[in-house]
Order: sequence, then C-alpha cells, then structure tokens
Amino acid sequence: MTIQLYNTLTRQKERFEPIEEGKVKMYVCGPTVYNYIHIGNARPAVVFDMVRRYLEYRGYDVHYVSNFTDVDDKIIKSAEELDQDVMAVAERFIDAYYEDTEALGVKKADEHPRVTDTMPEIIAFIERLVAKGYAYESDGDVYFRTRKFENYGQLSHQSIDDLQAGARIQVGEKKEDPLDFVLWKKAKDNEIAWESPWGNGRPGWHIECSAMVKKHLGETIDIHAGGQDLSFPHHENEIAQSEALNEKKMANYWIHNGYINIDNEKMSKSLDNFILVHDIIKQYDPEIVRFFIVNAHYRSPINFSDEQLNAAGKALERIRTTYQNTAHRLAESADLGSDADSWKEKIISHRERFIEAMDDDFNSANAVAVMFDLVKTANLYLEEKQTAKSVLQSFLDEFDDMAFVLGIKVKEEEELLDEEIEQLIEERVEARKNRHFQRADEIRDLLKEKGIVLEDTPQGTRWKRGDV
RNA sequence: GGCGGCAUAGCCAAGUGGUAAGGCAGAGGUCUGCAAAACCUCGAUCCACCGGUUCGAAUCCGGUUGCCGCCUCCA
Repeated sequence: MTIQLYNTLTRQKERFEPIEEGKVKMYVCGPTVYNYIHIGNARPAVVFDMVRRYLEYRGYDVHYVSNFTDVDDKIIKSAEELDQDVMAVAERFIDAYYEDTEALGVKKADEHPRVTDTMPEIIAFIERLVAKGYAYESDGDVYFRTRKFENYGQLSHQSIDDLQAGARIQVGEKKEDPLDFVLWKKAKDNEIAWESPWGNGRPGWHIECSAMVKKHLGETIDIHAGGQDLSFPHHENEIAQSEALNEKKMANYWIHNGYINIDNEKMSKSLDNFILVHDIIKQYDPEIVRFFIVNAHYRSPINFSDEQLNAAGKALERIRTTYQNTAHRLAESADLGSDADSWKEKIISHRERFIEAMDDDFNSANAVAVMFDLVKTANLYLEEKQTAKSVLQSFLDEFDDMAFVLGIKVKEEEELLDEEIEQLIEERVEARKNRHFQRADEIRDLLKEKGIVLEDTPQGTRWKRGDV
C-alpha cells in the first residue's frame, strides 16, 4: 500500500512518490504575525503537523519548513496601533504562535524562516526575475509580469482571461496589467525598510515563500501546503515566480485544508467572527481542540461550536479511560491470560486499518474511528477474567502509536496526590472492606468535590481527575 | 460573470458502483453494596429533489433546489 493524496494541482488523488526515496521535502505557509492566531490559523498547523507525523510514522525522513511573515502591511498597522516597534510586535506574536501551537500538540518545524532573515535571497530572486523579463520596476515598486508566465492559473484552474474578467482589482497606474502583482514595495516615509536595487522598501507577500522554499528545500519540493484560501492568489503567484525563475516544477503535490466555520460561515479576521486559540484553550483542554480538528477530514469544512467541542471532549475521554484502565490492569494484575496470539492479531488488524485510513489522503476521521474500534476491543479484553501482560502492553503500544500520529495525548501525566487525599482513599478501601458503605460513599462524594473521581475495579480502587 | 466545494440518523462525521463506519446524545438490560467505567441490545428500508446509465447507485451522468467558498488582505 502506498499513500494517496489529493493534489489541488490535478484535482485528484494521486499516489505519493517522493523525489528522493524515503525523504519528503514539505513546506507549509505560516502565519502573518500581527495578532494571536485564531483557530482557523490553527487548523493548517494541526493538520499538516499530523501529515508530517504520519509520514514519519511511515518511515519517511521529513524536512518540514514553515515560515513566519514578520513584516507586512498588517504588522506595520498593528505596530502603529500598539505604538510599538514592528519587529517587537512580530517577535511577540511569534512567541505566542509557538505557545499556542505547542499547546495543540504541533511539533516545531525543522526550520521556521522569517522574511526579515531572508532578505538577501528575496532581493536576489527579484533581480533575476527582472533580468529574465518576468518583472519590472515601476517608481520604486517591482511587479511580476503575470501574462508573461504562460501557465498562470494552473493551480486555480482558471484561464488568465477569466481571472481578469472577474477581477475587482484596481488598475494601479504603476502596473502594466491589472493581474500583475507586487514583488517589492517602495517604503513610505519612516516606514521599516530594506535597501535594494530599486531603493528602500520591503518584499511583497508572495515572493518570500518562493525565496524560502528555494533556500531551504530546493527548486522542486514534494509537498506544499496551506489553507484553501491561499491557493489563489498566493500559491498561484508562488508558482509563477518560482517556475519562471527556476524553469522547474515548484512542488509535486499541493494540499489545502478546509476552513473552520462559525455558524456556517468562514472564520476570518476581516469578518470579526474569529476565536483565538489563546482564549479557547482557557475554556477547553487544548487536547480537545486538537482532537476536534483531527476528528474531521482535513479538506472538509468544520463548524466550530461549544456543542461539538463538548462532544469531542467526551469522545477523547473515552479513549483515555480505556488507556488508563489498560495501564492499570497491566500494573495491578498477574500475567495469566491465554489466547494471547489471537488478541495480538486483532491489534495488528487494527493497525492495518489505521494505516489504510491514513494512506487514503490522510483520512484521520476514519483513523479515529479505527482507534475507537481498538478501544472497544481493548475493553472487551479487559472484561476477561485473566489477562496477559504482553497483550495489555501491545494494546498500550498501539494506542501510543495512533496517538502519536494524531498528535493527541492519551497517557495521563504521572501525578501524586496530597497525602490527605491518599489517606482518605485508604480509609475508604478499609471502610468498603468492612462494608461500611455509608462512610465509603461519604468519602467518594467528598473527593468528587475536590475533582477526584474514584472507580472501584476488581483490581482495586483507582482515581482520575474529573470535573470539579 | 468565471472556478470550486458541500447536502448522509437528534447532533457531528466516514463511506464515492455491490447493498449505510465511528463518536456524542437517547432507550432498555448486564456487571457493581451503590456508583463510575465497561459490556450487550435498540436507531437512517435509506443518503436534498427529479430524471438517466447499470444486474445493482448515497456512490457514475444530466438537471433542479439550498448552503458555503475563491476570483481582493485572509489559514
């Protein structure tokens, strides 16, 4: 079996074949850091992190690069409003980005290049486009000559004339053609700027990704990813710039995630209906937010609501409970089970189904369903009077693997309880032994108020954190 | 106007030619001192609507309706 993925370029699922065997070069468009990220920004971070984890799980050596746009109009505006330095604002929200995405289980990229660290490469890139006739200077700005690039529109599957017909783009006097887009912007007075052959200015939005991809990954990469709304014009323009210069295909596979909606409408900063990750994770365990995201296929739109998050929380709890019950049994019971092989075969068949699901365009919704089947199978095993340690361990290992790919935590942190609580639990065990159920129930209620939920099992009493 | 996506049980969500996964919610039962957790049983005679292709369609084709998105900064 091989991995199939939906390529926006061809609008169909294709078999994944990396350029270099066993290696994957992957680039994900990152955020413009002028504010805390909202959950719509979090989705690509999460789903492409999952894609990366899955590729690693399948044995690929993944070189994963994701950028920060740390200078542009919005940051400059934000800096003015906050009365702070542009770079300070960028720095602050880059830190916030790491904090928020880490909470959501997103691993850091191998490289997180910034525009401001890529300036020489960006300028060189533009210079060469000018030299090749694909770009021209106009009053301190530099524009890309879109119509000169013959394959323009290949990603959005639009003819250049349709694009122009539908364009509500104003024809700037500086541009030769309304479809031309800016590579270099002349600085206004007192604005943050870099020196260039065309005077002081800063890069346009699209050029940074072309330059960074080339610098960090090369002229042709395996996977280029981002939100659906980036496919046009951002990705289309990236292709135009890179392929005009390199005369090579920029990326073999383009993948785009669907939106997160609020009340069925796209969440965006301009619609002012966004929810910040920073805020939502105060209300819900970030693991729940992650689980909610991976529980749907990455290309489907998902609607964000309290009802859905609560359901996701319960669902995740079910997985964790089974994991804990399995771990508890492993620790507390003797190694007695027979028939170990048939149970292990069941576990392996779940693993195969999990891989099958993820191989099919990273269908994590199905992968999660397989995980729930494994939960059920594990629960059935726990119903057995006698269990084998090796089988219990196999269940845990399988859960760990699946959880790694999906980026969710199923293992609870080792935690010690207050001595006082420990004593109460001890006292209750004694009380139950002596059939003093009234006292036992009193203690259980008391602990519940403290957020400690007790469960009596044939292997003894265990506790977990619950709602206070 | 151009391009695209979606419409499956109370809610969410897979399935994309062979007779409807999974989760949440709900009902009944088993286990338990009681709980909790778990287990068992129950739910769409049907996949927006209308035609067509096929031995067979939620799945393919044509059309209709509704919703959403891109074409402008946006993940």
